Amino acid sequence: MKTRTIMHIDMNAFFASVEQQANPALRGKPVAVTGSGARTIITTASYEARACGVKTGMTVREAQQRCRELILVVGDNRKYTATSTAIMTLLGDYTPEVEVFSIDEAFLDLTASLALFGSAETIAARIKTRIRQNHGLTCSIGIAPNKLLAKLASEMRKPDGLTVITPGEVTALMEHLPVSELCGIGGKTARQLALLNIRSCGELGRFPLAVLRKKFGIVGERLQQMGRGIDTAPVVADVDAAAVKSVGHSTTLDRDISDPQQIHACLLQLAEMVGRRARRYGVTGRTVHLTIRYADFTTFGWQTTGARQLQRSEEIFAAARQLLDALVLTQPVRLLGVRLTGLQHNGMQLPLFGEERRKALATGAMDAVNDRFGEFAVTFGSVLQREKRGSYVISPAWRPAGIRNVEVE
DNA sequence: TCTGGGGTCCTAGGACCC
DNA sequence: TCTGGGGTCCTAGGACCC
Repeated sequence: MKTRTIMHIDMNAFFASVEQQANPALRGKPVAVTGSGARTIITTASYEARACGVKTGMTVREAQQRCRELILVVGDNRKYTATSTAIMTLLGDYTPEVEVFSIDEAFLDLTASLALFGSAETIAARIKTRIRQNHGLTCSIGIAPNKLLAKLASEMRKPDGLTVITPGEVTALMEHLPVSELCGIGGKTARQLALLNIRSCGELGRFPLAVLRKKFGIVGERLQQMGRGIDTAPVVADVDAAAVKSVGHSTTLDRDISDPQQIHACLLQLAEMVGRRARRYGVTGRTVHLTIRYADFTTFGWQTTGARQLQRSEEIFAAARQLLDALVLTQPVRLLGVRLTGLQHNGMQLPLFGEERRKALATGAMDAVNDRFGEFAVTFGSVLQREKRGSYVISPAWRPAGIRNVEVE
């Protein structure tokens, strides 16, 4: 296989940096971006905040305990989406092969661009300069023969790093690298590997394939390849809208609730959000999933598949409610989620006659009002009676464009 | 007043069909 | 009214990512 040149670009402390750019008073200060709900967590910490131990995923209270001067900012998804879109567009000047990996990360296949621009390092320098000039932001860039190693490289120097891994360096680099450094090996897998006395990528790459296969199934082969620094996955541009497999919403309630009416109201709200997004992007789905997390954090899911493709909020709600009503809840509910899968992307034709047409038109009108005045300006009766709004955490995993662009008011 | 929310992919078992 | 095996669809759950 031909040697490829892959770049991974990772914006440094993206949300916090965008906030510091937008508000000069925050610059040089410990800043943490959070969601809006009562039980939210830290989404991104500025480097000043990281210096005193504030990390993503931490509760607000713990973060404040670690850093008394911490400035909390409720995340503004629109701001991050706009900046991200501008940056992703800029990356397209160097190759059409741009894979948007998250709101603040992208892979570029530069193999065919080198002749035009000279070298990957030249391109990296230009990208860094433009992002700094246009947005006042820094990024870390990794350049390597594949995505696995490019991502590893971008992690090696932060902030504002540039790291190149050449094909000749791979074996020596992997030898003592902990397996947990690789994207795709999380805590659970690392622990399983440790039970086999595998801690470094070198050990993983040399480990007998038969044993890995027995323990991890088909993933075992992939693991061994990863240990050797091998990754053949292509950079896939425009993965978003065309390939999305599910649309969902979930929310941790401000308080645990047991009242069925409150649970139904929340479920309706979630179904409305899912339906609205499905309509906006012209997808329908046959399977509805309900997720419940109890007060003690145990989490369950149920799904139901019908004969028809669903898109209207009432239909999604009806399916989710059916799943809920079949259950006996044994604890107060902490989190509720609704997800639509089994998607079709050709959209749904407007029915020509009768009740179905009337419902479809009413749905469209409701969407239009919501789009204009914000989420839930118009919605179903019982949602209006809802007292408590769940927490909406804005996550760096939200994609800047396409189906995953969730615009929460 | 510990512990968010958006996703993707994989596994395993059962139903059902040929 | 016994038997095998492959394929597909479905449900439930878990690992992992940002």
